[in-house]
Amino acid sequence: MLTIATWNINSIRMRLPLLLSWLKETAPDIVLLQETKTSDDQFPREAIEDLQYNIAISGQKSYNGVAILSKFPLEDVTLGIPGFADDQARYLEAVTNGMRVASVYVPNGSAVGTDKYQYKLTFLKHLYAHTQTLLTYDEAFVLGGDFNIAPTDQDVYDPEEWHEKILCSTPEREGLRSLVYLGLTDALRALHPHQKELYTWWDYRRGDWQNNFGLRIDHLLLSPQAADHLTEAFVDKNVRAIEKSSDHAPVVCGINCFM
DNA sequence: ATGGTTGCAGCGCAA
Repeated sequence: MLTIATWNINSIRMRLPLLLSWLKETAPDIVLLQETKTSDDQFPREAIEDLQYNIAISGQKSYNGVAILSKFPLEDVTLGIPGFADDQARYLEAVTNGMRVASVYVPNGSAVGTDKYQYKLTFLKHLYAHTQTLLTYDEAFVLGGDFNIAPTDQDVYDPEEWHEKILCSTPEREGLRSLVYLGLTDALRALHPHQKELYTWWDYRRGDWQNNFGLRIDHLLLSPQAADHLTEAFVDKNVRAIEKSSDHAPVVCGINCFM
């Protein structure tokens, strides 16, 4: 079985010791990282390569930044969404072990109605168009990352408080839903359709982690060829519980080998 | 409480 994880790590340099111990302990085959928050020359390559991972990165100073770690060679690495001129490092795609994977960090959007919100919707439109192209390849493909969107009220600890707020507004949800309706499977929800309190992000403020005030905004979206072999999916809350962790927990899925 | 915390860069901004 192949395990694939996505994790908004909130600074790869700040989180390096935690990442290394997590990699040693859980040994995922492929890891999609977001918010590495560093330029490529500052990326801690060696420490991760020492654990037998190949690395592809699209970094940026201070903000954003995505990476792919894989136990297998990384081929056909693509930086950015093809056809979308974006000066922010938010999308990275590669082929590894015969499977296409992409790490995406969808813009947060700040607040509904702002310029950043518009940029979020534009980004989603381009992600939709590119995903549409990828699905014509009829191959195993995993699009994972921090989408900064809670798909439904089921994915929010207090839907009334979050009603039409950023991460939960109808246009954002429609953007994500249209993407999924191209034919992708939301791995975590597909295997746990009724599970309550299935969250991936807890705000650092107000003691939200301690109160389990979370939202499910990180997703692993699988093409049909990948979804057919999906065996498990879970949120790794253990690592979120550790002191000085990221505000996001990893989402992990298992895919039966089919090559 | 338009608050709270964190990371980066270098004390304001993004999340």
